[in-house]
Amino acid sequence: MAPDSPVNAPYHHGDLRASALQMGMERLESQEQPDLGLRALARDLGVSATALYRHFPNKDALLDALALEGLTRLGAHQAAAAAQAGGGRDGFAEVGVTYVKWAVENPALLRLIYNRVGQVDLATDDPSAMGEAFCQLRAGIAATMPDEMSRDQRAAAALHAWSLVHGLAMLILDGQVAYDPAMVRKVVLMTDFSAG
Amino acid sequence: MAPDSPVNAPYHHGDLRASALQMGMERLESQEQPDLGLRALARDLGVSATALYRHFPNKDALLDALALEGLTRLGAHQAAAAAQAGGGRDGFAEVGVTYVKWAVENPALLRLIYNRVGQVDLATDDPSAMGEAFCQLRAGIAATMPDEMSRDQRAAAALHAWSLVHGLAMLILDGQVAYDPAMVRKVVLMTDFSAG
DNA sequence: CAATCAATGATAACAGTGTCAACATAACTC
DNA sequence: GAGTTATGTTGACACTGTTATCATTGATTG
Repeated sequence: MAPDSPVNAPYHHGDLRASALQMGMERLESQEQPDLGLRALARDLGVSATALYRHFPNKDALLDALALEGLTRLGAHQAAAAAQAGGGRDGFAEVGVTYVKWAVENPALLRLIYNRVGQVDLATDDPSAMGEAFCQLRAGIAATMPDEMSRDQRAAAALHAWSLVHGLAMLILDGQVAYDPAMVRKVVLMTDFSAG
Repeated sequence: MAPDSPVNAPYHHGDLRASALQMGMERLESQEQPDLGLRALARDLGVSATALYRHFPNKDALLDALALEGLTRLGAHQAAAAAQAGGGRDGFAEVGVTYVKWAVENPALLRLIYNRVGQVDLATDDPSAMGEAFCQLRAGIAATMPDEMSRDQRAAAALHAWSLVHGLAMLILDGQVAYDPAMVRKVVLMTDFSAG
């Protein structure tokens, strides 16, 4: 009974890597500026300051793992939204509103995702994980584009859509504009894919 | 001659505040991830580690001053672009392309600007400086909007434009998409302000 | 089952940071 | 010239990421 109580805590944690990632994810979900320091995490996990180095080569690796998990969630969220929403302008607007809403509900996680992906060193880091996850997100965005487009037009339209919702999300997260779903929808609908 | 040579350096620096800001700005301009630590700056300025505390209450104050300077430059840059570019869709596209180009040429500075403005505590910090600078940027953006719009439409259109170029700039800075001026123009031109 | 070995954790230490208190020096003012 | 203010220095504290070394556990193997 109580095999991991403070008095007779086992020397080995069980699954420290998973616990650290879970705690980090909980902080990313519940705090706007979460403290993801290795020492702080280890302390709150009841483990020594350097124990996490058995599971992550350095702090950036931990952050990358968290960012990858967040990106996977975002991609799944967007894929589900794209599948549920119908085609046409309304469907596209729905998917865009979904992106901004997710960003508002997960501000620290979205920031971490984009901060991390920008500085992956393709030489040392594993380019497949993060890269593939982003490709999936891009594919989800491109899936909502109208069919009657050339490939160049589709690429430009997808980039337009991504830039629009991402920029709007960032402005909201940075406090430049208040979050208003109706406003978001209005702004997203100002896109004209027939122009090109 | 040579009153501030290393051998007989004066006890007082002259204008340490301005020198620190200048060095910080030089790093923001020349490096993608500049080291703006107080100790590092002081060291390279040939001054003790805590000397900067006579000119800034803390590190955030230094960063805020740099961000404000950057925002002022960006605002002036955009205002000039808006004044030079003609009206209509082409003029609007030109201003948008200008924003993205400035971001690509000043990545660290743009990041600092938006990172800092998001966490100004309106209770303690001076809300007028940064806030006014951003209002000017917004005004510059709104100035390129067509005239035949209602006020709500203008607000939505300005937000759309800002989100679009800012998001596109961020995606480029984060390495998600390569910088291509022609592509930027194409993407910006996909906006239809007559929809509403 | 016992001995070895790899995986995991703990301790101590180093370099670096932001920040404060106490002290020193220069510049300015009356 | 004396006193006050502004500015710079030293020393310290509490952090942080990181590494090297040592300790303990669980697994593997003879």
